Amino acid sequence: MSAPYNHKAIEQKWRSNWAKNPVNVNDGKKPKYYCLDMFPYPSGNGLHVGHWRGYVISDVWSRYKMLKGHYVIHPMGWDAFGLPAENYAIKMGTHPAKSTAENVEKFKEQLSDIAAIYDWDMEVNTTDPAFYKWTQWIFVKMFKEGLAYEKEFPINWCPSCKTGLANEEVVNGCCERCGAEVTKKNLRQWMLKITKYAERLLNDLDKLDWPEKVKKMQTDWIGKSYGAEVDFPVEGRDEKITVYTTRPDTLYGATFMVLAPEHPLAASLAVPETKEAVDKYIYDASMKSNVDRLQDKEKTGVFTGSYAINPLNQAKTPIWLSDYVLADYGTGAIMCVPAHDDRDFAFAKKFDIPIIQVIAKDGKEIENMTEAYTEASGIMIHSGEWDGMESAVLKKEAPHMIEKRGLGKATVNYKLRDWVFSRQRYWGEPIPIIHCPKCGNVPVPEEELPLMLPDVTSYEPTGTGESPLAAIEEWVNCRCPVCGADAKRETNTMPQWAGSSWYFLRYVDNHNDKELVSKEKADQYLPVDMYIGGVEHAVLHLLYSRFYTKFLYDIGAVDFDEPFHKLFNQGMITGKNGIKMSKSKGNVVSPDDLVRDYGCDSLRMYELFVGPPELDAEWDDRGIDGVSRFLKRFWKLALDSREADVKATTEMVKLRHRLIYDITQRLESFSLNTVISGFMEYNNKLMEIAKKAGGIDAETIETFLILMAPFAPHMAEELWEIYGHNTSVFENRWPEADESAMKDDEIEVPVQINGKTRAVIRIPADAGKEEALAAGKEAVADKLDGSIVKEIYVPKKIINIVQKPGK
RNA sequence: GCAGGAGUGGCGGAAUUGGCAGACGCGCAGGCUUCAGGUGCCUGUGGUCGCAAGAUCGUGUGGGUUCAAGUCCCAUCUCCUGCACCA
Repeated sequence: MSAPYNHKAIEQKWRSNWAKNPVNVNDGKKPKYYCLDMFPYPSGNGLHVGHWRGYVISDVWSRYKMLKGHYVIHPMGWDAFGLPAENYAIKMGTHPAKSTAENVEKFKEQLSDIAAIYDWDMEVNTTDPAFYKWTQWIFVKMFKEGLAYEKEFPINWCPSCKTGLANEEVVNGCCERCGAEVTKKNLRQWMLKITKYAERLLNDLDKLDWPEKVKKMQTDWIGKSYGAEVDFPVEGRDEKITVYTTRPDTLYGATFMVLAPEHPLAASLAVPETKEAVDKYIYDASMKSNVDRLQDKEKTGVFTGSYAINPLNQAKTPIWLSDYVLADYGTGAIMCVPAHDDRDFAFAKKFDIPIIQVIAKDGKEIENMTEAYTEASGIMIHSGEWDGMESAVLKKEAPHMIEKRGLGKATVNYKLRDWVFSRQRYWGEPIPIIHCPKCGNVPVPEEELPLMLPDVTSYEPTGTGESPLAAIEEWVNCRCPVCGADAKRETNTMPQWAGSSWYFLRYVDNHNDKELVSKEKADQYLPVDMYIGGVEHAVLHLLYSRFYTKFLYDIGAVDFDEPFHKLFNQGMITGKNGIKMSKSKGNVVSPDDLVRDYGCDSLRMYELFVGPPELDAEWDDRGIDGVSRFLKRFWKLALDSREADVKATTEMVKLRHRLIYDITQRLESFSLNTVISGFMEYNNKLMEIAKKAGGIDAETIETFLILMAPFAPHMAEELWEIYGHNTSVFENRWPEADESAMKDDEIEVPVQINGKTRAVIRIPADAGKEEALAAGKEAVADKLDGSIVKEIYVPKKIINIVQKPGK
């Protein structure tokens, strides 16, 4: 009788063995592989089974790479600054520094249950002054390069979080964090000129082995478009209005013009008769929240009373104001071609503005137009000298023609906006800038960094647009590092993204107080080969990190310009009916009980077995029994086989190599759920053989152990030891399948008649067509009627005999 | 509205990319072990007809290509995700 599998004792034993003798060591000869997890914000709620999934995937991948002969960099750290940490501290009535430290401890404890090969010597914490020194250093560098600048303008403001937000943090007009409706607030802000990198951020996506979905999201977010800026002189005035259009080919069809209510000329275009209505419209628009503005699909607008002159045909074009034109995109003014744009069409219909078709659809002019014809395909009509041209061609050429004639210029536009970088909150990196009345904005000298976040007792947000730091006079008042005059510190802090935009660079050199990361370490270990995490950061963290890396590349701090070579997004683990796990829903499943009852190895495997790693999966506790049973059966098979000590049969050897082949293939294609089912399948087959043979040969069992080691490391180590080895199972190399050993002499081939399987025959694997068909026909002889039309043999796959139907 | 993804047993899911649909697991049913519960082991498990052998239908829906379609093509419905007045 073999000893039952005692997960508790075995897992404890190996946990302490690994602590003494780590399995992932850098001997300086092995090639590196950097496998990174998105580091967590250490929340007070602890880990749930959803967190586990990503960490298990990355650990399995890391251990696999280890067995493939790599030194694996697999670090972990804490994204501990930011709103959630601060809000949590406020709720608990404690200081965020204290609650964060406690939460980190709690998280680390729970994380240890996963038994990942994290190298804790590399640990980083964004709130550690030795870390944020470099977060601030990057900001100073950006300031010196002119990429960080101050600006006052109406920004997105979350009234609940009491802070300004970046565009990326506003989702459907609501705060990404708390869901509150975002309003506008006029505030002095620090901005990062991410738009300067728009083109590179867009182009370099091609270099990345990332999910298409994420690339697409970033492409859309950057939102590049080609078009022209065209100048429309205002009638009777010495001013002109510049519009941006992607369809300069339709210029002859412009029957009106619309300005955003926030356009600088908007109010001044009113004439005495329209002044009241125009002012009211501008005022009303300024009062509308983002959400209202988004939801009101019904067009509103007001005629200013002024006209602009179409520079091409000198047509008098009425100027309107409407909030469907956005002030901060393009020039904040558009020419309107109702015949060829849906929105302009709706507006023209509502306000009874003429519609002029300038592109013939299917060679014809449309009578009684009911919707805009928006495709750039067809011959130009009513377009003066452009008549007869192909619209698609003209669309490309028109910007240059307009530029040549001095009527405007060809331009490129992006949806991407500069990054609103300051937050009016306490728990973040202080922005290292000093406001000097004489010298203006002066960065804190690099040798004085880090600029410490002052320790205070009261840090709650003021809600006024001022940071809580503004109230700390002894901190705010300082001297200008340039001229020595009395000066004041910047009191805003950085957003949570500041630290997470570069943390992955710091792991490999986390104690360096001279550089962000040394050249040697960077060359040796960076960049990241595989990055694993949820898809929710597609246009936030992942875009910001790329921007930061490119900047650091430009100033020579690193010599690569993309941080993450390969990206994998794991799906979310949800509760029943796909509902997101959350404390308030009460559907959070903690891994703690499962680890206690089933063991770490079982839970690791079940996390993968729940479904394809890239898809969301509903958690069902009961499923873990299947994995647990499998592990117990394998355990028993291994122990019984050890005792029986049987010689390998060709059948066992064949299965051994097929196992290697199948598992490796599935692993390489990241089909981790089928890797687990593969283990189960082969275990079932081996048990069947062992029933007859008394056991399985040692080499096959040991091969199984090595393959399973990344998934169930504790059991693999224990059995490896039981099999008489005094080294770790991870000192092995990943086995390779010998395809010649996998082959069958005889194969099973289904025989179909008219596509329906009527028999299955066994034939020699190397049987020729004649031989196979003869055997096939013999097997279904009683069902053949002599009217054979066609005979098909796909080698090793199938036989299909086609006969006339009806008999 | 636009873009992307997905629809397969009671459930999670598999299918070497055009070649026996439902691997693997959960659940369920019957049996063995047990004083009993649990565990463990064995058998069965898409629908319909049949004691059975077997037949027949079957991958959201409708059509098509093919000797052969979950897989390819056309149309259509539903769900999820992202973007959304970006001129």
